[in-house]
Order: sequence, then structure tokens, then C-alpha cells
Amino acid sequence: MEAEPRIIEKREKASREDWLLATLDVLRERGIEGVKVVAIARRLGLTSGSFYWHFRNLKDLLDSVLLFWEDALTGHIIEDALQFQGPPEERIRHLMNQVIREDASRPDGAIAVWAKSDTDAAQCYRRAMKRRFEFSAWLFEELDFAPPDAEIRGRMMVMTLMGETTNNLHLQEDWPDVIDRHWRVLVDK
Amino acid sequence: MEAEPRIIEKREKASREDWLLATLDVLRERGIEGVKVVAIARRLGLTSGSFYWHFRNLKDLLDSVLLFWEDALTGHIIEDALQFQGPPEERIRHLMNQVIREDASRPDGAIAVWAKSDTDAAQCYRRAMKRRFEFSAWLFEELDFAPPDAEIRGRMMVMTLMGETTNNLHLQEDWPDVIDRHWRVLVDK
DNA sequence: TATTCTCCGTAGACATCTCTACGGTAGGTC
DNA sequence: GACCTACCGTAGAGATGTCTACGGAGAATA
Repeated sequence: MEAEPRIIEKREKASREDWLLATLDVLRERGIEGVKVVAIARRLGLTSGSFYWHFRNLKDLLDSVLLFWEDALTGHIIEDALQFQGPPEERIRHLMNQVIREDASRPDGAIAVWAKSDTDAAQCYRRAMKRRFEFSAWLFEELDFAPPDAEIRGRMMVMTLMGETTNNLHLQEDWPDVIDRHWRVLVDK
Repeated sequence: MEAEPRIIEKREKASREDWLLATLDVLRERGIEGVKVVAIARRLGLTSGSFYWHFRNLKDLLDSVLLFWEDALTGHIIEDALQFQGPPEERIRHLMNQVIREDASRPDGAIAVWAKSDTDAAQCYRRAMKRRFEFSAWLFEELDFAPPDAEIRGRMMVMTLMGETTNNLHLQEDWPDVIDRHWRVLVDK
């Protein structure tokens, strides 16, 4: 049984970014094949006529979505962690909590599936994952784990967070506790 | 740029199970919204006329896919681990390798996305995850981890494997080494 | 040989989706 | 007040998808 496609919002003028954010929602909930102009328009309370004012076509939108995901949604987690003031293990915990806190808007799972049948998405996905792995390894090196160990612990943190995101951990009321216990295993020497 | 939808196989009579397996492939590669009668038929070298002999409609097929995934693809990993003869930590390693070895046919990521917009898929997904968590916790209890610790390590193993599956680890030539290093962190006291 | 069962193709009604063409409206500008 | 810009709706062509109706082929059976 399919869930209802969400209430239509009040009719207002939408910017290109409004369309982009609405697309991220649809992408997260229905997957790439569910990203249809009419579906996004319905969510915004608009019609396809508006869409084609902001975007050349559907591919134009999808390209923008990929770039936005890679730059903003991956990058700002890293920048946030870099600006964190405190001991290395607390920075890791901060990052893990940050990811889950944003879970509701992360389309990572849908993009991973998308990458299985689209070469552009696959390239973007690989770049983003490489960046995550390298940064995560660095985080654990700062904790004085030797490079090979830091690398696998960083990778395991990324995978655990992706798994929990896919799993909708943020809907579980005790998610901070779950994250805390993941964290303890990862930073334990 | 979308990848080509795969070469059509030789025309032959197909069983209900053939349709089911082909559907799993499409589901894994394109997501639930990409599961279309014509798309699966094209993959089998058949037409929709054949489909409606085996299934009442598309929902009939999707229900079967969910059951098959939950029973066969989740259950047989567990049964395989239960029959494993050897020390507890080797059983865990065996299971982890088994999951990645079957990566190419696992639609877990697509089903997780599916579960975000479909209540039937969500129920099935939750049942399967519960079963995985409980079994994985038991695996680590057998390794003499205290229940709360065994629980989080089991959960982390499931999440790591789901992440690596989503990430197509099996396409990486050094995947046994990656799994081995994950394993070492998880079973380390 | 005649019949039956199993499986499949084709044609077509109907729905949904992409994209173009074009007309309309509201707010700011000269 | 006339004009312009930004944004949106509608109508419709063409593609794609679901599902029904029906007819046909091949293997098994009588």
C-alpha cells in the first residue's frame, strides 16, 4: 500500500532552489525513478509550466541535484566537523550526531541506488564517498590510530552512518543512545 | 547518462520464479519505481502478455518480491551461519563474507528506499531488520560479549554490511581484505 | 489424431509523464 | 499609465506504462 504523496503546500512563487529542495524530498522517499516533474510540482502546489521556467528539462534538474548533494550535503558536514573545537573523539561524536540529526533530509540511500544505473550519478557518488572515507580516516588518525586502523574505522563509521540513515534511525526516539554506543565501539582502543 | 537496460536474453518459457528473479535485478538497479512490467519483460525477452499469466497484476508481483526477500534472502544467510561449524568469531567472519559474496543480487538498498513510501514494504523491512539485529546480537553473545555490547556490535555489523552492499563493495577486487579488517574491529575486545 | 493445458504475442483502451507553445498576472520601473 | 520582468497555468502532442481480451503455438495427454 503506497503512502499518500504528501499534502500540497500553499501556492506561492517558487525559486529554483525551492524546486531543488522539493526534489530532494521526492528523491529520498521514492527513489530516482519517482522523481517526476508532475510529482514535484504537486508537492509545491504548482504545475509543470513553472518547472520549465526554472529548468531546461528533467536532466537539468537531476544534474543540479547531484551537485547540490555532493557539495552542500557532504561538504557542510565536513566543514562543520573541521570547525569543531574540542578533543578528537568528541569531534567524531559530534559528526555522527550531526549526520543523524539531518537524517530526515538525506537522500544518500536513493542516490546509492541511482548510482547503480546511471554513470553520472555513479561518478558523483564515488567522489563523495572517497571524500568521506579520506576525511573519516583523518579523524581517526587524529585520535592516534595508526593509518591502516584509522582507515578501516573511518570507513566503518561512514558505513554505519549510511546504514542507520537508510534505516531511518532518526525516527527512533533513543537515537542519541544508539549513536553513542556506536561511537564507543569505534573510538575504543 | 543512463546505463543501457541490459541485453535481452534468449526467448524461452519463463516460470513465475524467473519473473521474480528478474524483478529483483530491476529492483536492485532502478529502485521500486523502476519496476515496470514492460521493463522486466524486456529483460526476459518476453512481453506483458506473459506477465499477466503468472501474476494478477503488478502489486501481486511486488508482494511476492517482498516475501521472497524476507524469507529467502534474509533467512538463508542466517541458516547458513547456524550450520557453520567452527569458533564463534569465525562464524561471524563467514557470515560477513557470505553477505558480500551475494552482493550482486541483494536489493537491500532499494527495499530500504521503497520502505520510506510504502507501508507494506516498511513492515516487511522492519521485520527483516529486527531478525538481523537479534541474530547478530546472539552471534556476539556467543563470543562472550555482554548483552548490551553484543547488541551494538551486532547492529554495527549489520549496518556496515548494508552500507558496503549499497556501496557495491563486491566490485572492489580487494573486498575480502576490507571485510577482514571490518571483522577485526568488530570482534576485538 | 484429437484434445487439453500451458504459456505467450498482439491490439487496444486508458492513464501518466515529458516537453512545447502560448497566454495571463502581479509587482516593480520609467 | 504604459511597460517590463518574473513566474505560472493550460492545452496538447507524443512517449511510455498498466491491464484486458483474445487468439495462437507447442507439449503433453487421451
